[in-house]
Amino acid sequence: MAIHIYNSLTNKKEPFQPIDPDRITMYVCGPTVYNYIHIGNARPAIVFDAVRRYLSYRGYNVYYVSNFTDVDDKIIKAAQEMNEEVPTLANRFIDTYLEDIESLGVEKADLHPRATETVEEMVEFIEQLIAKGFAYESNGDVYYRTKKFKEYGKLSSQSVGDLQMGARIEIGEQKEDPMDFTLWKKAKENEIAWDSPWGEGRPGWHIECSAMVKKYMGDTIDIHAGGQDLKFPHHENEIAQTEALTGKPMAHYWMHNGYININNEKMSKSLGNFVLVHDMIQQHDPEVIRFFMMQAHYRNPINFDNDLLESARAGLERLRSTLENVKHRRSESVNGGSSAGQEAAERAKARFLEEMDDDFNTANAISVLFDLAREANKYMQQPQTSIASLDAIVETMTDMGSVLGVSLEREEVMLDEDIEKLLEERVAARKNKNFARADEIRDQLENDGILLEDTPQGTRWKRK
RNA sequence: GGCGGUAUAGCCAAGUGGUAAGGCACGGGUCUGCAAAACCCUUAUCCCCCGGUUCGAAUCCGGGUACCGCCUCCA
Repeated sequence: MAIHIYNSLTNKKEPFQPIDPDRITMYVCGPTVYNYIHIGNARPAIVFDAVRRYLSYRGYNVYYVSNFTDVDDKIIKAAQEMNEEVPTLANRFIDTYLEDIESLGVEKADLHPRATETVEEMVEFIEQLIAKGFAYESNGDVYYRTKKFKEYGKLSSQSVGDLQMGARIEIGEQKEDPMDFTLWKKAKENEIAWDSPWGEGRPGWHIECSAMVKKYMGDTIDIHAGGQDLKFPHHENEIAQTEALTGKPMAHYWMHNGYININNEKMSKSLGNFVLVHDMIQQHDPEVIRFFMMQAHYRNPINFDNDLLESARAGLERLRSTLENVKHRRSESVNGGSSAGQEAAERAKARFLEEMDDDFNTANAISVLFDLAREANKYMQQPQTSIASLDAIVETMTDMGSVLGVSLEREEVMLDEDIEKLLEERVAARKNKNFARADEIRDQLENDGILLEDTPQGTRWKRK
């Protein structure tokens, strides 16, 4: 089966047909950098990172671009409040953004263009829109003439007439129509600004993505992705700008991830009910956070709370523990022998591909991982295990984990000498059937956060 | 008001026509010196409600209810 992607433009799952099979172009709308990101902001970074990893795993060469909006009203406001220059503030939060998503297992994009590096292209873009009659200057501002673009609203399946009810004209704006949106914004005094044919000013939010995609990726790209809340107006406006200019579709597939809720309400900066990634990773293993997200389908909303994370942690722990046991068992295994483990691994891999091909169903992909873990554990109850089978299981589990961006390896932790000694003492005590002492040591180690497991292959330990 | 989404076990969550995945938690059992881990069994005669189509529906159609989101900055 070919990869199928749910396309927000058509509201259907469609077979994925790349423009150039040797180079997939994928653009994900990045953050406006004026603050630390919250976990909701991290969701698109994570889920589309998984999409990217899967496409690569399937043999595609993916050119992945994600922008930074490093100038806009919110940044200017934040910079004023903190008595900082706009670029200084933006740079600072670009750095923290990159750190935060890296900790969540997100690989860097091939390119992270910044709006302020693309102003020249934006100005040209706007000039051409004016020349084509899709934009007009008004008192130093430039607006997009929404009514002129006949397909306006096709992404969010809204008609211009319906949208009009909610549209507003801000004080000081002189739009022909309330639905028109800003392409170029005249600078106020002492504001960061660039020269343009319409005087000093700065670009509107929507034009940057259109200009950057065109500059770095071309007129039409394969996949354009972002959060659900960008569908309207942001992506709708991008389509209007780009397609009015080029006459070609901006992207073949539009993907939108669902929200993260807190107590069933959308997490957002304006509601104030957000959890910063920066804070969250102090309390939770970032891999657990990612694993938790991967257990839901990317288009569905997910609720966030500590109990749910704890449940995800327990599940991930089970997978890690299985993998570690399989590896450990290798030293006591034989060449040849039963290939049951190998067969289980092959079946799992086939199912994994099937699930991921179906619009990146990571929730089902993880269930495959759990099924394989069960089969692996069962297999290991056999008195004799084959090296080839164990290796196949390890490789398959590790690969599937890395496509999801979740490492199933347990961190290597060194034990200090005292603990080593206690372990040795306990082995001796058990040999001599001095179980009282053995249990005493076990309890003591548990207090130090070390859990012991006595297996037929010897005593094992792990961190709590 | 317009547009869109969601409703599946105690909790989380897949599943779009063929008779309910997976995880967490709970209970019983096996294994163990005892544990832990693991495995086995059990846990939704049923998928928000009411009609309809069909040999057959959680899945399709009609109607209703509830919750959420977008229509204004927002991942």
